[in-house]
Amino acid sequence: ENIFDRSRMAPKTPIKNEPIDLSKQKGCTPERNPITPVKVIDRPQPDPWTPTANLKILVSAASPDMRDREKKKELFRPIENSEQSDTPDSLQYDIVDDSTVDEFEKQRPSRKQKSLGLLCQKFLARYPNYPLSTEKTTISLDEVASILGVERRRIYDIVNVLESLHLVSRVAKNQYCWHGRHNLSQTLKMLQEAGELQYGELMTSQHKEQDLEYKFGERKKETIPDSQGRPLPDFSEPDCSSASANSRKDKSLRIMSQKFVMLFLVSKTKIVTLDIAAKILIEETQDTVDHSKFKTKVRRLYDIANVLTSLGLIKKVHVTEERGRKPAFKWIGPVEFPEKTDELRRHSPTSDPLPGTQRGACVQYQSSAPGKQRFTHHTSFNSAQPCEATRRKVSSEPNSPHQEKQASIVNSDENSSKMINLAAVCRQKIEEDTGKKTCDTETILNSAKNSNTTFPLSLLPVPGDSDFCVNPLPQAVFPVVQADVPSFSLPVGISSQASQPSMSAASKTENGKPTLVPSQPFLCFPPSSLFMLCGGLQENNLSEPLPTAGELGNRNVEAQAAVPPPVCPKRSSHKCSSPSAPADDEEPAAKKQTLEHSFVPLSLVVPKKPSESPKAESSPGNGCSAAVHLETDHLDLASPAAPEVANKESTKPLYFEEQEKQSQNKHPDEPLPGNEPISKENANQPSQPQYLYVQPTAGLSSFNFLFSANQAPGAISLAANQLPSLSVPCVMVPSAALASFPLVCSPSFSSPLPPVPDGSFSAAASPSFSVSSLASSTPLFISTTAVVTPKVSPAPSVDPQQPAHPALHLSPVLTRSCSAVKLDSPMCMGHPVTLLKLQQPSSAPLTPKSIRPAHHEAFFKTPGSLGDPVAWKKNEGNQTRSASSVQRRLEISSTSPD
DNA sequence: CACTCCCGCCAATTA
DNA sequence: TAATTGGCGGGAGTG
Repeated sequence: ENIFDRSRMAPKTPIKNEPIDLSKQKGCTPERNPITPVKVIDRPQPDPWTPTANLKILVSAASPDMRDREKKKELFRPIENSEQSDTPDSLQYDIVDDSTVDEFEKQRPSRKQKSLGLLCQKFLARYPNYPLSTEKTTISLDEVASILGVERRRIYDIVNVLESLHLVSRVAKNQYCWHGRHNLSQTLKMLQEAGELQYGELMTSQHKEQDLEYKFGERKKETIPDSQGRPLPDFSEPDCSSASANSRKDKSLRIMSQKFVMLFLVSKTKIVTLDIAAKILIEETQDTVDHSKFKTKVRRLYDIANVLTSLGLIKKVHVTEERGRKPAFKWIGPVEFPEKTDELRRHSPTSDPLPGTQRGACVQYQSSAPGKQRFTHHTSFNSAQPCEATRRKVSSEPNSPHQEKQASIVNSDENSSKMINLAAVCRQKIEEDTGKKTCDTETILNSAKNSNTTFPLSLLPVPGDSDFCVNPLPQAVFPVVQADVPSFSLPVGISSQASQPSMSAASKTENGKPTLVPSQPFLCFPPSSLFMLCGGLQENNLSEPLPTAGELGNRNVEAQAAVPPPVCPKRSSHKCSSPSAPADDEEPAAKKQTLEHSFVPLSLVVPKKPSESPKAESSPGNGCSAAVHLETDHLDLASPAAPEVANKESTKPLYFEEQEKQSQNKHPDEPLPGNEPISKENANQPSQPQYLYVQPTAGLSSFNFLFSANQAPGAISLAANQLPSLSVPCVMVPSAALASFPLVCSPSFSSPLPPVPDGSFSAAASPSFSVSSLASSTPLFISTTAVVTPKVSPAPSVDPQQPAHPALHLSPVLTRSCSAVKLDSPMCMGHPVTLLKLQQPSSAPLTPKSIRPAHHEAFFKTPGSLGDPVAWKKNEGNQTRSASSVQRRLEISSTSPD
């Protein structure tokens, strides 16, 4: 038989077989046996003890690994690719028979499946975005490579980029330490600073907010950088000491990655084309543009871009220029970082001892630097940061209050995790539905379009909740919005969390509960609790009432009473936090609002300020969208501040509309101008309508909204009335305050901690709430900024992010699980972010209010929500606190438009 | 054909 | 010297 087979097979098999073997075995094994008589003989022998037996054993031992890998690969496949492959193969198989089978199988894994981006996602999915300070996870390259089923070489590509952003650090040979995104904002900040030095004129010149001519066309800015091509040494500057560092290879991936990021951070438009980047990065070589070199550089940039994309920091777009469209990438990560993070950290109670391992790691990281070239470089950058982050956490722990918070958090964890999962699921679905396209390139020119599309990445199938959270995908949010209300709510919240780019982790740690949310947008309210949002908190408001701490405390208590400890469980918090994108947060908030709208029976929308804009007028009747417009309008109007803004503002409505039309597809980023203005407005505008959100006592999913436009007493009174009826504690949040919202949510925890210890948030927030409390007609202002920042001073106009509200939308359950607050700040400095969000949120809330059951459709569509998200995103960048934040925003906006 | 970027050779570094 | 890292560019996959 064998002989026959051979004769038959032989011709075919030899070639085929080999390949087959590699790939898989079905037919192969049988064939082979026949093929080599010798082998056959051998095989039998092994069984009896022979030398070969040992080999055999070894082989078998080894083989399992191989098998495992393949299995794992396959496992992944289904998730990612799934479908098609199987059937076709099988068919082919049958038909083709032995001859070609192997090829088919091999072919299956499409190139995409093997992409570095996907691989990176898998990689990131394995680690929490915001790992607890205590847990230090070490990464074994070999292990990961085998698990992911790729060669180690690929892992290096990923790790090198991650290392450049300090998401990981090399501890030892084959060992990396996972830091997560806690320090990401700092790292980005550093890079930005470094980038400004190097590439810098762009940024510096810009400051004006409005200046933007964000016409898409001009990218001069980029060109400018090109000219510069200066030598990198500067950037390396951070490393300073490590002399050796520069020398060898350090150049490449790591450095390249940092430079690449710098370009984004420095760029107004936040868009960098590959060729420009390549030219800039070639640096020294500038003169000789060596085509081949250029080509190689571009290849590397793709590698880096894939990883950054997986991190949710950039997305692919297309820039159309004179000649045509060029591939480019747009920065979608946090634009501004919290400047003062350090200060905040310092504030945090203690520094403390690090857990050995972690500390050790940190230490090594730093200390090692000198010795190791690489490290030195990196360390120089942010050397201390990681450690600091850990400290915070640690420090926080010691504090009794914190501990309490944590405990509460823990409880909530389950819920949060569930929510997260749900969100993840939703996202996935959405993504699937809407588009796998997500990653696809978008043309920048089509500003609107650009905004939403994006990442599927964040969605990672799932695995760990935390993972999801981790992935910040602002974009994801939009899709969510599209989704039906109910489903949305969860997803939204989740998305929001995920989205937030900035890491609030530190803040989280500081404030026990708040920490939960910090990064996240979510707020969890007790079902019964009422929420009052004051739409435009303006400086006026701030000036008026900053609530005293005591007041706040009172309020907080109430709020707390109403809400069970919303705090997210640690993990949840992490998760939430992990998705740091601020913009995202905003979006979610918007979504939430939309959801709320649908629910809200009670919601009253009172646009007190008659916005001049016709839309506002018309809107009342209309669904959410209308409401949104109104808000926006109001904002615009309100914002006294900038005439300039006014122009932009005018644009805003447009954005919203567009967004609505496009339905969430667009990314917030594009619309920056609009967003910015809004944010500005919010900040500036004192007048903005205040909103009240009232959850029905039953409160499950539904939230009720009450708006009082601005501070209108009437509105307030209403809220008060409702509250009593509800018997639920109310929270008033200035629109601006919204940003702080998350904090607001915290009220629940606040009760325990009226005085905010660490987190500026908690303190600020609590007060704000208290003030807002129904009792006084006066709305509270908690300046979001104030909230965020440790600084008590009320942030004047900071727009609160309403994202928190969105969280609220989540439904009581969710709310419980997490009181998410958006704190964008914590990590980033947090405060600033809130502002932008606030506006949007305000708008969002409005819509809901306006909306009535009938209007649900509007809700769904409500572009407002969409718009909001977008705006948020735009705003996101500006997380800075009030005034300064505003300015920043403006700046940012200007940049973004570009 | 252009864009992406996977793959893996092989040199530089490290242990 | 062996192993680990990682630069680099050919060339394949995709649209």
